[in-house]
Parts: sequence; C-alpha cells; structure tokens
Amino acid sequence: MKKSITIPNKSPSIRVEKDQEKHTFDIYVNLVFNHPLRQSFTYKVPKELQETIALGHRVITSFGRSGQPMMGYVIKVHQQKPVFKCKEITELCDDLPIFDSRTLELANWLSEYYLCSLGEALAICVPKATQEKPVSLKKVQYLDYLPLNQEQKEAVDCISQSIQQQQFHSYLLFGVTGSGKTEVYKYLAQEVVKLGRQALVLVPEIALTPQTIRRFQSSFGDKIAILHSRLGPKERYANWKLIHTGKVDIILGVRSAIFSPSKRLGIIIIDEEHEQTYKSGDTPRYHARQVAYKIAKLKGIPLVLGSATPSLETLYHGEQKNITVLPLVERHSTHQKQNMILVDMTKEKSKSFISKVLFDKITGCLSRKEQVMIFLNKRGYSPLLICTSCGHTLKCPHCDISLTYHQSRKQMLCHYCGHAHPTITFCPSCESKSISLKGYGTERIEEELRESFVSARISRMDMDSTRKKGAHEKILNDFKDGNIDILIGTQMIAKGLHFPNVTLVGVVLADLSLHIPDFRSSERTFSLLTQISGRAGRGEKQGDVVIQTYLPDNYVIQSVQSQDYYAFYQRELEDRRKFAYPPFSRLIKLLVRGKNEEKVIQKINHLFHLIRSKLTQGIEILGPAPAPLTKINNNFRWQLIIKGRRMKSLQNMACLAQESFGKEKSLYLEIDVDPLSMM
DNA sequence: AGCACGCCGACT
DNA sequence: GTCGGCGTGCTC
Repeated sequence: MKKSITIPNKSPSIRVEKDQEKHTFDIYVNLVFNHPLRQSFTYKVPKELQETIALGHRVITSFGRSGQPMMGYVIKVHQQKPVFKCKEITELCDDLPIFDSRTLELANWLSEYYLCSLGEALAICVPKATQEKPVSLKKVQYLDYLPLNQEQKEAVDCISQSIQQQQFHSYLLFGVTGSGKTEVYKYLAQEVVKLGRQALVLVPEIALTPQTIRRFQSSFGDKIAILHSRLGPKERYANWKLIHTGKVDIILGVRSAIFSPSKRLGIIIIDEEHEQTYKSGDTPRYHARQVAYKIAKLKGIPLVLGSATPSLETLYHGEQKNITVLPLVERHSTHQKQNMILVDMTKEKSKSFISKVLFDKITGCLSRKEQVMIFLNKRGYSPLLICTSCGHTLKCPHCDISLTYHQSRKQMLCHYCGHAHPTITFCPSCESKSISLKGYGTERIEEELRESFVSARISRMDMDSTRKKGAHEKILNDFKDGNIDILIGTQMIAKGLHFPNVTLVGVVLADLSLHIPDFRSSERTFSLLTQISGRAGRGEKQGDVVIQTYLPDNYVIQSVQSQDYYAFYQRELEDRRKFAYPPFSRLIKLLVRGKNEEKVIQKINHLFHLIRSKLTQGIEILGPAPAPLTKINNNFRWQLIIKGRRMKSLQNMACLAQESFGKEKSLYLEIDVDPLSMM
C-alpha cells in the first residue's frame, strides 16, 4: 500500500494557484470502509468541505446500490479526476481528523500482517460513535502502597532504564500469584507519568481484575481511563477523547485498549500475557501482544509482559534473549505454598466422581467452617447421551457435536449453536429406552454434592447459572460473604479472584482438556490447573489442592503437582521442537466454511493445490482436513495450516489464497494469522 | 460485509 | 395467484 499524504489544499502555494487562475480545482478523496473489500473508493468533496477535509477524517456518505449512509475513512485527498462516475461525500463526522499518519501506518501494518482490508484495520483503531456520552472520572483517595522488596526493586530499576532512554525493549515479569507484579506495574507507571507520558496497562478481563483496578486507582485517582468490554460506543468515544487529549495518565483496559490514541505513550504493560482473551475472535484476528510489540517498537518504549505461566513463545524468546526475564519468586509473607494432592482415579473403588481423599477433605473443611471450590471445566449435567442397546449417540442436527443434557432445563443442548431439544425417553435409532448419561458436567457435580453434603450451602457458577444480569456478582458476593460453603464452577472460577477463607480446591477431572486435538492443549491445561490451584490458601491458612486424574503420570499433571513451570516448559518445548510447532515455527490457518460440503472440499483442495504449486523453501502445508469441529451451525468446515519459519512467506501464500478465493459465493474463507486454536 | 435483484416452494 | 427463501453480484 502506498503511503498517502494530506493534500496541502490549505497551503499558500495552492491558494495562489487557485487565485491566479480564478478557478477552483475539484477535490477528491479516497475512502475505505469497514468491510472486507480490499480497495478504496473515490468520492468528490463538496465545495463547502474542500477547505476542511483532510487525511484521517471520518465521513458519512452513501455507499452501494442501496445508497445506505456509511462511515468511511479518508486515506487520501487529491485532485485527480477519476475516469468513473463518482458520488459526493455527504458530511464530515468530526471537525478534525480522527487519525493521523502514524495510525494509518499502524493500520497498514495490521492489514498486511493479519490479511484484512485497510478499512477493517482502521475501524478497530478509531471509535465507532460520533457522539460522546460523558464519563465520570471518580475522585479517589490517594493511598500509600507497600514498599517494594529486593526483586521488585531490581525489576523496576531494570525496566526504568528503557523508560528513561526511550528505547524499545521487551521484558517478562515472571512471578506467581501474590509475588507482587501489580506493585511493579504501578511503580513503572508512576515513573512514566513523572516524565509526562502515559502508561497503557492491559488486563485480560476487567471483571476479573477488580483488585488491580483498585490498586491503580488508589495511586492515580481520577487520572485513569478504564476501558471495559461492556462500554457503549458513546462512552468509549468519551474515554477515547480523554486519552487523545491527554487528560488521563493511565489507560487500563482489555484487548481493544491497545488501540488507545495515546500521543505520548511511555510504556505498555500486559498483565497475564498468556491469556487467550488477548487474541481477537473476529477479523482482524489480532493478538494484543503482537500489536503491542509493533507499537512499542514504532514508538521506542518498553513492553512489559507479566505472567505466572508465560506462553511458551514468550519464555522461549526470553531464553533467546529477545526478552529480558525478570523473576519474582518471593511470595508475600501471608501466602504459603499449597499442599498438592494427586488422586489416581483408576484406583478408586467407588463409581462416584468424588474420591475418598476429596470427600474427607471437604468434610474437614466444612467442619472448620472453611470454604471449598470444586472445579470442572464442563457445564451441563452430562455431556454425552448414548443408547446402551445400539450405541447411537445423540448429536446436534446442525453441528457435528454431541448434545449435552441439562437437568435444570430438562433439555439437550448443543454448546456450539445453542440448539435445544426436549429430553428424549427412547433412542431415536432403535427405540430402546436404555439411554445412558455418560460423563459429568457441573450440574451433575452439584446434584451429587448436595446428596453427599446435605447441610452444606452449595452454589454453582457457570455460563448457565450466570445468564441473568448481576448473577455473576451475586454468586461471588455470596461466596465472599461466607454464605456459600462449596462453590462449583467452570473456568469462570479459576481466575483472579481472591477468597481468603478458601482452603480447599478440588479439580474433578484434571485431564479433561488434555485430550483436545490441539498442540497447545497441554500448555492450556497446565496454565488453567495452576490458576485454579492458586485459589486455595490465599489467606493465613494453608491450602489443599486435590487433583483427580486418570493420567497421574502425565508430565502436565506432574508439573502442576510439583508447581514446577520449568519442568513443564522444558518437556513441552522438546515436543514443540520435535514437531516444529511454535515457537519453532509460525502458522497461518486457512479455513473454508459453507453449507455445501462438496463445494467446501473442492475449494479447500483448490487452495491446497494453488499453495503447493507456489510453495517456497521451508514451508509446509498441513491438510486439507476437516476442522476438529467439522460442522457448526450447518456449516461444513475444512482447513489448511501453513507452517514455516518466516511469517512473511506464509503471509504471501495466504494472500495468494485470499486473492484466488475472490468472489466465491456461499463459501467463506477465514484466515487466522498466529492462530491460538486449531479448532 | 450488507444489500438488492432474481428465480423457485408453501400459503392467506 | 403472492410472500419469502437464499444464491449471486455489486459497491466510487
């Protein structure tokens, strides 16, 4: 993409020319829109706007045969009369341009890296709203915070050098929960603010990080903008302006906050950098860490990543010395290591999902009036319904997925498309009445726990029990206030929350997510189990973690038990090296989706042959193969993975595929650069 | 991506 | 006879 410049229609030279010839030139603009078309559209600028319009303006104009008003972004202003007929712009959205050439540069990079249109890239860099709803900046009492320990000081000192010298460098703050990462972030932010610059702090989810927010507010009061994912467009725009005009010093937000319009950014901090929420689910499928790296490099500022279980990519780059690793191993004095107990479920006599050990631990906990968390990453009652006489399993009619039985709704639900089917009493295939409920979900755990611990107050937290507004907060508050003895939940309960009276965490089936056909499933399991383990013993008392598994010898489970990240890391890294998966290679996933399976297969094969014919050295194609979730919502899905060391060559291949795909109808091509999920 | 245009099935 | 399904094509 060519660099575009603002037409100097306000500059004296042009004015003179105009005056001399007593003739006004027509002004045209090139617009891009938030749609996948990778081209710009030329519009004529009406006389009254000719003096004002510039690169970076948002405009409203009629687009398409419907003449629907649409928002467009001015990427070029010029005087070349186009050969085709062209419409006039209707109006400007703002008095001043909303993005500058630096943002355009970033958007160009985004569109090239993630293979989206420039319009799609710009759309995520600027606000959608044209009006703002005032946001209230809360006045907060300034509080003193804890002094830093030796490790924290060393980390701060090290990163401060980059801040002072205004140079790009990446750091990894590698420390367990309670090792004081937030304190380091705050000191760094303060350092940056002292120099008159702004600090951008990304967190995986605002709702899960109330403590982090509170701690930042206690230091920076109302000089902080908080960007939730739940903000409306108008509030978002108001915040955007506060940042743009430099009225706040700290920007604290989720993934999309990486596109905050800070003009004097001094540092980017990404907390819990391994979290998947940093990867966008829709086009452009960007990863906030990758974008942060690009921005930090462009602006010459430090990038700080924090995690107790860093992504393999990050730690590997640490070993390669591209990232400076700053360990924080000291735990806060009040926090003790958990007592990790592994239970081999193959040796259990009873058919119950609760082992003898876990049962006894729960009993003990309840008698001491302490709280228990039971974790199972599967909602519903039973994830599989199978006919014991003919072996028929109940699947969603729209997806290639087993239906999950939900006791509370007396329905069978598809967890992918939401399809609901009333409970069946006989097999639709052989009409036998012997339908068996296989496997456990949180609902079933709840039921059985209620039977075993009759007097205990039990609650469940998952997507089903938190559907209603405020339900989420209510359960957490009840638990915090001690009105719940046992909280059962999915990964919703694994993250961030601090409950000092929880002394027991039970993991019902630790190996559940190990079987997912994805090369990252071990990494994810390790991270999730480590997080859920961290929920026990956050107060004064020692915490127990009971991990039930059918694979007690598996290295993931073993490393979770020994709380040894490096043991896991080294073993996992060897596997990745053996199969040349990231961090030893880069990936792009190409997925063709459509209602007609034959067409989908035909198309994916076509793409395969095309890429193979243009294949350059060091690139490997995996597939074509049906995606692990091969049919969702009546859409058949087939995919190709291209793998290689150099991202640029992979992008070129993917670009070729995208161009050849062209205007294919009723078939869709999803391109995922650096995919996090193979599903 | 939207949205209009256009050509075939079950309904007041 | 129509209403509306979604397959196809276009957008300065």
